[in-house]
Amino acid sequence: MPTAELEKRHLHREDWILSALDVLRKEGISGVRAERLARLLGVTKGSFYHHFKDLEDLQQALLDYWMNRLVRPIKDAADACTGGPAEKLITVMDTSYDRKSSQYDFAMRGWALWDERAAEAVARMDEMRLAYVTRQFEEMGFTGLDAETRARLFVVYNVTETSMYPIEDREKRQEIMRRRLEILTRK
Amino acid sequence: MPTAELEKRHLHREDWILSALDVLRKEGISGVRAERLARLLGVTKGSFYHHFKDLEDLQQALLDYWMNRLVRPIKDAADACTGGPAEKLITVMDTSYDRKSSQYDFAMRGWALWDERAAEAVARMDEMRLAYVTRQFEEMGFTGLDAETRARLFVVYNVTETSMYPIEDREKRQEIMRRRLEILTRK
DNA sequence: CACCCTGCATACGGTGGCGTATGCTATAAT
DNA sequence: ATTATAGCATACGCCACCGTATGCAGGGTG
Repeated sequence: MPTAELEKRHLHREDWILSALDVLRKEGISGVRAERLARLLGVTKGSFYHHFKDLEDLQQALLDYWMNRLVRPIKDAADACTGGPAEKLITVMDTSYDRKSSQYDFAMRGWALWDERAAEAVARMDEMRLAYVTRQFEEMGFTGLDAETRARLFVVYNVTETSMYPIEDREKRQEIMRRRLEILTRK
Repeated sequence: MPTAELEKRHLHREDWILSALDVLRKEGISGVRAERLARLLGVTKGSFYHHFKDLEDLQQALLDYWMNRLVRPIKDAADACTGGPAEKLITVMDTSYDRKSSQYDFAMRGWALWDERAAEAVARMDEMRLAYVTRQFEEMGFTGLDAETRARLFVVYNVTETSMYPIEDREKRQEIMRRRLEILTRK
């Protein structure tokens, strides 16, 4: 087997999930179909139905992967940060952008428009993010509705940033990021 | 014809567009199909192809309607407002919410993930909104990147508000709205 | 070496949507 | 009254996709 290193011999569930996530990010959930993914992976759909019971099975796997492997790690990375609340929020902004987090978010929200399971997953992640960010603002001395309002502004921006206003220039992006936090933490 | 007042005798292009917009808002563009809309309107698709050349024809009509009848009027309403920049921004927030503006926005963005024409329409509206809001902040004394950053935060929130954090309680919503503007206009 | 299980191919019937062609009907115009 | 037109129905061929059934090759294990 001379090409053993070059060509992937076998696919596993995760290969399908990753491929599906990419399609989801670029085209929305309507592009995530069994035969479509099979074409992209260079196999036939017989393989798909070997790894997944049906489309719903894949979709649930997508939601789980998004929640546990894409959204939660952002919070975990912030928690692992040794600095104070401001540094944690900067970490959130940084990791969100790098992971194209908002592109997944938009696709998930579009999906959640008509799918109950997706809507619940999105709602859970939104709650988690809002609660976490609100806590950071509270630790900075803001209270009640004031902290919550600042947190909303912060979260909403991260969730939409890449999709709405993708800023190529890294310098300008960092500059805007710092100003953003500065504006939101002004007493 | 005794039921002349009760049952709609004939449909026109706009009836189809309005129905399509409703489906778009609730389910995304993937639900906007000829036969689907025909069922909703109680006719067959023969009617659809009488009013529209094809699906692309309807989609372009949707984009035009969204831009000219749903997005621009928000800016126009703000411009018609007699107050200063702050009052104009409050008007923007109010009308955005009432018109479920962000629900259309999310659907459009999901569509724009894979459709060039939708992407261009969304980009044009985003540019318009950002430029308009930035100008209001500039009139309030903010300059350059500072005004732009505040404008971004403002616009992003309005675009996602209804979909991400729909607040039923009108009192709390108004309260958050005022706080939001207050935070964003703090020197 | 025989066996089994994994990964995938092939083939099938069914559904739903697209766009076209054609025909019917009621109203409006002349 | 005749004709035209707007609005809609019906029927057709085509394609993409779903989910199932079944077969087959090859590496791993006994």
